[in-house]
Amino acid sequence: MTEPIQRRARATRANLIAAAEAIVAREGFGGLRVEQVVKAAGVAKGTFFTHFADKDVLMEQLVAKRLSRLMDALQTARRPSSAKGLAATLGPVIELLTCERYVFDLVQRASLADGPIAEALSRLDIIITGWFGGLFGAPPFRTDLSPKVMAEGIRAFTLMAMARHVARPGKQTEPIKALATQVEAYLMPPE
Amino acid sequence: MTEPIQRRARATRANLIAAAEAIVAREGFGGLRVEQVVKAAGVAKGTFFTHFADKDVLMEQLVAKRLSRLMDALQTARRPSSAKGLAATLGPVIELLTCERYVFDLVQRASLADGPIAEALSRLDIIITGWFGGLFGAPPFRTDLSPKVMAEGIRAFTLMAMARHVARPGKQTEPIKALATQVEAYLMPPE
DNA sequence: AAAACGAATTGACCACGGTCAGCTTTCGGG
DNA sequence: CCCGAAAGCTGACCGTGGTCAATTCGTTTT
Repeated sequence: MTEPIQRRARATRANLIAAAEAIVAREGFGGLRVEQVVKAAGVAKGTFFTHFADKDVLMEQLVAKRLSRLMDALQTARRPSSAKGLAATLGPVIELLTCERYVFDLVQRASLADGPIAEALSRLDIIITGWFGGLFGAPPFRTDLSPKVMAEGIRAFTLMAMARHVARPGKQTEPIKALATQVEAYLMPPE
Repeated sequence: MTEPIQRRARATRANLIAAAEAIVAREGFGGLRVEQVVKAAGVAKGTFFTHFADKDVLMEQLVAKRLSRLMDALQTARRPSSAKGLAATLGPVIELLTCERYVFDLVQRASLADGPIAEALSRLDIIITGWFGGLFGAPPFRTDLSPKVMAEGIRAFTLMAMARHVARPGKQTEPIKALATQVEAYLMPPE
């Protein structure tokens, strides 16, 4: 569960993760089966569960890894100067987290618990908070709220936009546009 | 799946629902097992799935029934006159939807799809929209947004508050207070 | 009333995540 | 080098949701 001690165990774990990544690349996150993973890694099923408390824990790691890469990119991005720009900046994140229904559900469950996904998302909060300047927001955004509250609001809107997107397969729900509307209403109220 | 034609089938379906409600009353939503339900209703397992596409469909109906009763109560409630009042008014809804992790996850999945839960929640949107008056909000709330956008914003904040509450078993997260903070920021910006 | 046909029901079966008592490997100390 | 303890691994087994070919029941037609 925690980082293994012996070299053999570390190798096993790495094999499991590598096998899982290959399967995800081929069949998507939702298509992964634990039996497949252990077979590909050449270990017994029970071994899987000595390394990961359950399937979700592994999946969280895989998703978090990708999410983390997006955070690296965002960290060097320019501070957006409008609500629309802010929404657009979040585009890649939205795309990843809504690429499959399975992924979205997983993230939703994990987004406020302890774990790598919550960690990655809190990085996002920190980045956004940074964009808003110091203790309070900075123009052109409103300046009466703490960045923490603002970041949480943005997170709520983002989740909502993604949820609608994922719930309506087929229909183009334009999550980024919907997000921009809400973010603008929230961060740039009239006057 | 859809309303059965023969009298016998309608009775079977009613038995299944009654059995399920009894089990939920005893063991909670998350404790319900399909095998239990069919045993209590005196039918075979396969029968269950001719009446409900899957377990979730039944559970949605049970939760939606309770939710619907809350909507009936809300419909006759007075229009709240502050953000805090608005948040408090949503208290019973929050309480129901966060009474179990299982319920919250179910609702989250169902809240934007087709089905009884989405229907009940859209009733809530209509009620809230009504509170905001006509085409736009009404004082003391901001008046530059359409009620539809406002209702969606409130929904996003509500889900977020509930998600945090459910994700932190033990810790008192005061979802109503958190919700009030966001709603106030959103609906009553300075100036 | 008998035949014919679709609705409803059945239960053995499957897929898949997860468990656990027992076995094997690794490693530190004598 | 050997031994004992701890870490790691195994695979038969389980619980639970869901499937489907076969069968029974109810209704309509002749």
